[in-house]
Amino acid sequence: MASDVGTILRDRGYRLTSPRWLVWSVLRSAESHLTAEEIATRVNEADPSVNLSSIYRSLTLFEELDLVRRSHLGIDESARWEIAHADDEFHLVCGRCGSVTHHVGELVEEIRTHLGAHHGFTANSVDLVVTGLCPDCSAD
Amino acid sequence: MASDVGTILRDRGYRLTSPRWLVWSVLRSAESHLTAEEIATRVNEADPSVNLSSIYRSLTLFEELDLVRRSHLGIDESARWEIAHADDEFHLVCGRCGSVTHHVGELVEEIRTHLGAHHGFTANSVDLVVTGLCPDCSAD
DNA sequence: CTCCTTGCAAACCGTTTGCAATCGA
DNA sequence: TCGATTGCAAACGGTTTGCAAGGAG
Repeated sequence: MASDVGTILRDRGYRLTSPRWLVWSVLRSAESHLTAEEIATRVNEADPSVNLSSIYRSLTLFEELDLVRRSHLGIDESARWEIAHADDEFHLVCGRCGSVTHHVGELVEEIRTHLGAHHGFTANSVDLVVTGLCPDCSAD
Repeated sequence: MASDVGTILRDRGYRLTSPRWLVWSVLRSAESHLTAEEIATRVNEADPSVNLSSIYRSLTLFEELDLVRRSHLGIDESARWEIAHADDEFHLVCGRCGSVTHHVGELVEEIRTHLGAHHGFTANSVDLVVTGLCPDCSAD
């Protein structure tokens, strides 16, 4: 696994603090995309003194360092966070059971190519959120 | 042009009111996606007495009736609205000049097909927002 | 004449910020 | 030590809501 957060932070002139470490480990062990509120709940199980605003500040910093990624999945209005993946990815949101899966793969690459070829557009970030029916839910 | 809003509204048991009509005509003549605030500004040029909350209520109603579509283009946090297009569409946001273009075409269809074939996912809404460089800005 | 719809003002809620105290390097 | 970082509480900004007055059908 890429070098640890502590090293990354210090290399860039930031400090590894308890709130930052806790936010990071919650994200590392998260099974899916979490809202700031959900992250706060889990962080506070380990240390109730960590404030929500520090969670936000940690997330913002991690986002700037490209360590985490923020997405708006349209489930509700609040942002959701996850460890940044080296590859592009996209999200499939099931409108029935609410499951959210993310995938990496050729699709985003195909989109990129298509945009360049057909629209002369140089894609930087490709944000693809699809709602529909997951395999389980469409099986009836 | 599909039947007029008045008819659509009345057919579904709603009334055509001045705020609704004004919001509708602003969207009809909009050159791009507008925020609620921008819509309010234009509506208020025609009738300063229309309240922002009525704009929101009109937009929400129109969205339920599938007359308009809401998107979060990531430019800022506020939602942007546009007349619903029968076809799927996607958005290209230029990270440099800030231009936003929307396109319909094969791309979304390809995505749909890909998701069905590779992920067993039945796509309902495909929300694709791409940021990058538009042809003009990437030409140097 | 109904009761749907509006304007108004206040509530909401996720997120950000100013500030003094704290703590990592 | 000393400035980066935190907790706290208040501000913020887009959006929603309760309510009495107003207007469409």
